[in-house]
Amino acid sequence: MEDDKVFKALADPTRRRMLDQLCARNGQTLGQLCDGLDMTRQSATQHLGLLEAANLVSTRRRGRERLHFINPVPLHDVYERWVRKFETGRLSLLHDLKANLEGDQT
Amino acid sequence: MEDDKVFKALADPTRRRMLDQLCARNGQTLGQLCDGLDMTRQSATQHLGLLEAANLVSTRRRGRERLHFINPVPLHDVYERWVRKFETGRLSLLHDLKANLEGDQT
DNA sequence: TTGACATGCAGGTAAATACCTGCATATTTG
DNA sequence: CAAATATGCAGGTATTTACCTGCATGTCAA
Repeated sequence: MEDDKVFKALADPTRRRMLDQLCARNGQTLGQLCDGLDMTRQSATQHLGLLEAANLVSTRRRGRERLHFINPVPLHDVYERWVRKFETGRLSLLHDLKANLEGDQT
Repeated sequence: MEDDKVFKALADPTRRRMLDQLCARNGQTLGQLCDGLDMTRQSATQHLGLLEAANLVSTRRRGRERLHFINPVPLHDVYERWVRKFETGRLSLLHDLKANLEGDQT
């Protein structure tokens, strides 16, 4: 998995709103996602392309429509690789901080 | 908390490496963080400024040095607000997908 | 086929940003 | 104080990117 694409895809508030919309109702078309986003269809297409490149969204054609589905796997991977890593290190980090502060009492 | 700053701070691989370095050893100075990053000190300062603005890193002065400490809280908040949200929605998402695929057998 | 609809695709612009050089400031040490 | 060290700060440039307009393609219904 490419962490970088996932993080960069999540870096834009518009794309996070798109994921929100798909979370509320999965399988929406491009036009449905555009309504309520206050931007042109072309711009939304570009954002969806980044989300798809990051594997956060997958698509499927139904006739002349393009349906979009959210994929929670990369988000979970981000959690596994990043959040939990810092969580487990949290206690030791606080310990380091405390030690450093105490060591400063010169 | 400002989600946007956290996501944008995490969007750059250099900043993620910086967090990695701080996770390996907390409380490093600017110069220490620069060694092994293959960039100028000024550039690293800029990255650390973004990490600090996102509250992912806090700093403290010790004489002429500036010590950097990682803060795992915003990462955990990101998990709470984003990852778990999609995790809990995962089953229903799969259900929607299945229903949509089945509904397509026209 | 024709008209309406949904999307694909090719650029073009303005803003954000990642990187740098150069110089100023503050701290330690002799 | 003077030299060395650690950092702060002011720009300058090239790349990325978020947004747009305009037009082409593909699909459905009459």
